[in-house]
Amino acid sequence: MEQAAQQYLNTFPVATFQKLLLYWFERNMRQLPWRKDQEPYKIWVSEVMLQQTQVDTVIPYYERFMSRFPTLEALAEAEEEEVLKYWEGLGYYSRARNLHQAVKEVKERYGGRVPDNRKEIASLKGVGPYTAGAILSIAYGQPEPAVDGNVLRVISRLLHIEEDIQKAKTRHLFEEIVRHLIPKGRASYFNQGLMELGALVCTPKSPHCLTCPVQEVCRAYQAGMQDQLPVKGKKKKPKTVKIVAGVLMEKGHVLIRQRPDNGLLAKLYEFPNVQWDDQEPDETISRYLFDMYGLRTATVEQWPSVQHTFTHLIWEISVYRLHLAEPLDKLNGFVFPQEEQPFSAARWERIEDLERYPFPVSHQKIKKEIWKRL
DNA sequence: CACCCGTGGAT
DNA sequence: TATCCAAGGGT
Repeated sequence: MEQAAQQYLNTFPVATFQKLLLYWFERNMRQLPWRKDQEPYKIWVSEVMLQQTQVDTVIPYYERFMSRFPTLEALAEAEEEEVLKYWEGLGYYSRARNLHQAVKEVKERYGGRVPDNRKEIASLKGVGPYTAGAILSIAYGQPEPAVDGNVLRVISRLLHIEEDIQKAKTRHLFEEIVRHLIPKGRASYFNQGLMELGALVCTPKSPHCLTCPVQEVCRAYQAGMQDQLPVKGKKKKPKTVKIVAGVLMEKGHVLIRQRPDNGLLAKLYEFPNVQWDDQEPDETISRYLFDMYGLRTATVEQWPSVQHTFTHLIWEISVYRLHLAEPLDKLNGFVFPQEEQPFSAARWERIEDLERYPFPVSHQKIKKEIWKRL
């Protein structure tokens, strides 16, 4: 790997590239909320939020999150459910749970100080090779590579590398290359500059080569190959799953439940639902509620269906407003599932209090239908 | 290594 | 409309 990295850098004008990139970044860097200082906790939170998520999407979430959890200690002392509430809508919710767990570990094991070496910081939940490098270089100024999707694209064009950037081995190659590119004492700005260039200039489609600050040293541009790079495999199409959800409303209360601890949308709340296939959806949800919770229900009306697309999955959710066939005395308690079920107890919650719970976007859409009908 | 894990913006 | 894909990590 070391040899391969050297091969690509042989005859490459490293010093010129460093100078051009740093010069450009210092004059074109965006003013972002997490660039006001270099506090490791703030850099950490921003980097986790930015995983697979665009800057413009992150900014309002970051502001709200930092105003509620301004310090590492504040986050460590919070309840997980509240952390999830502040993450509601951002997606990839394991990021929030892992960050919360990791922050608690830093508080206990490291006295609240974020580790400044790759071994310890990379051992934290949710901190992989990229995030470790980002924190080490941006917060601590260490000459560590931080190779994200931008860097893979920029470097593949800059050095005309035709390796498939989706392969793990390629990421290792690029990390070695970046190690040799980092200017002494400038790791923070250099790494951020690489990413900023990828975000603003060296974009995935139709890169802005004519105004690119490193055009004169870019091998892809010299070869007219910028539109063919980076080389990347194709994605699979998401599969459609038919879901039926039941909105069980009685006397200002609605039945909700928490999803299992692991897997899709873990620990978020939802309206009772189940996959359907052969049977009619309204019959399916009615039978499911009886089998699962012993509740006898009747369909009141069908509400607008909800479609929600994940990266690898499409939910087509049929929604039914239901009534209890046998009214219950108290609606403030829990409804326990039959044994051997991954779900915790469902609960009757007051409609006004639904806002206290973190819902995935798919079920927020259903929640909005409830508001409309009050 | 392959697959899973969300959501919204851009083209 | 369809597809890509964005400051990735866990298993």
